Amino acid sequence: MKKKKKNENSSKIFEGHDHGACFGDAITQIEDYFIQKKLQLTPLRRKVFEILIEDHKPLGAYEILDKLGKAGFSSSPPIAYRVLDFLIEHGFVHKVQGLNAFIACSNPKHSHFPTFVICRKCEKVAEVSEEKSGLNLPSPEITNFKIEKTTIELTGICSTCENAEIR
Amino acid sequence: MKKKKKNENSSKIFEGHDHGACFGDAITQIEDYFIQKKLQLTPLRRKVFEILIEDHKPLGAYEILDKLGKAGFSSSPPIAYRVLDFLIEHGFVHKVQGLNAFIACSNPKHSHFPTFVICRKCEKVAEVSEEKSGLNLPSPEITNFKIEKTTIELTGICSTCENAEIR
DNA sequence: GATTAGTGTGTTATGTTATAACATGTAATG
DNA sequence: CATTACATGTTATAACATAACACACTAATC
Repeated sequence: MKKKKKNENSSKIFEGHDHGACFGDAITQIEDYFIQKKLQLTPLRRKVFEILIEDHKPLGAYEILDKLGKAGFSSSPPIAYRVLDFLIEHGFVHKVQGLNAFIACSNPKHSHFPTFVICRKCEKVAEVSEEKSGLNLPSPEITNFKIEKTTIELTGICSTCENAEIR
Repeated sequence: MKKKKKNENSSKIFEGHDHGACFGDAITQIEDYFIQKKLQLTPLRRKVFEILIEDHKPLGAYEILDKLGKAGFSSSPPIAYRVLDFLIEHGFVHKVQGLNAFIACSNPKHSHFPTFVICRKCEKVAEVSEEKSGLNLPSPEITNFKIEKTTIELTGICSTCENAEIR
C-alpha cells in the first residue's frame, strides 16, 4: 500500500509554471513574430490565441468556438479551424491528437518536435521540449526518412494522481 | 539537383516485408494468444483482424465496416469500434492517430510502445518497434510519470518519394 | 478611379469519425 | 431455471472537421 498525499517526488513537468509571466510573454512573442514575418495578428487570431493561453490547457475546437461566440465573434466551425490551422502552421499552437484538442505552445522558439505528457486522471497536459524529452533523437532505423512533423504523446498517470490512488 | 529514381539508399523500414509469412504468422499468433488468455476469437473478431492484416495498411473504421458488410456481417459503427477497441487492448491492432485509422500490429510480442513512420506522399506506414526506434528511452524529465500508452508518429517523406520529387 | 489579386472573415451545408443507450442471443454457473 | 457474463445487433445522436461559396478590405497596377 502506498502513502496518501505525501507527493514527495512529483513530476516537475506539471508544475513550476508562472502563468502570469507566461501569458504576457506569449502575447509579446506572437506579436513580435507576426510583425517580423509581416503577418496580420487580427482581432480574431489574437482572441483565439488568448483563449488558448488563458488557462493553458487543451481545448476542443467547439469549446473555442463557444468562447469566440461569447466574445462577439462568429462561431461557425470553419472560423476556429482556419485560425487554429494558421496558428499551428506558425508554431504557436499544437494539436493534441489523443484529445482532439488544441493547446498553446509553451515555447514557440524551441519546440519543433514537442512531446506531450497527458495524465488520464487529472487531464493535465505538459509540453516537454525536444531538448529535454530525450525522445526525439534520430533513430538509426529512420535516418532515411525526412521527418517533417511529429506527434509524440505519452498518456498515463502523473505522480500526484498516482499518490492519490490508494487502492 | 538530385538523381531521379536511383533510390540507392532507401529506408529499410518500408521494405523487406514477407507478407505471405506475416499473414500466416499473425493469425497463428492471435489464435495462440486468445487460447492462452481464454478469450474468444469469434468470427467477427477474426474477420476484422484478417481485414487489417490482409493488405497491412491503415484502414478507417468505416472502410472496415464496408468490408464487414460485404462479408455478411453487420456494418453499423459500434460493431467495428468495439472489436477494434478489443483488439487494441490486447495489442493486435494500433490506432494511427494522424490518419484516424487502424492498423494490424507488426509484432504483438514486442511492441508495447511502437513508433509509426508515415509518408505523406505515398501514404505508406511503417511500424518500428521500441527497441529499434530509439525513441522510447525514458526521459529524465518524465521519470515521475507512469506511461501507460504512447502515441509516437513521425510524418514526412520517405526516401523513395523524395528521390522521385525532381523539382 | 477602375481593375485585379491577395487576404481574412462569414455562412450554409455536409462529410467524417465516434459513442450512448438499449435490445437480443447464447453459453456457463450456481 | 434464474443469474451472470459476454458478444453482437440496432437506432439514434454526438463530436469533430471540411467544402464551397460570398463578401469585405487592402494594396498594387493600369
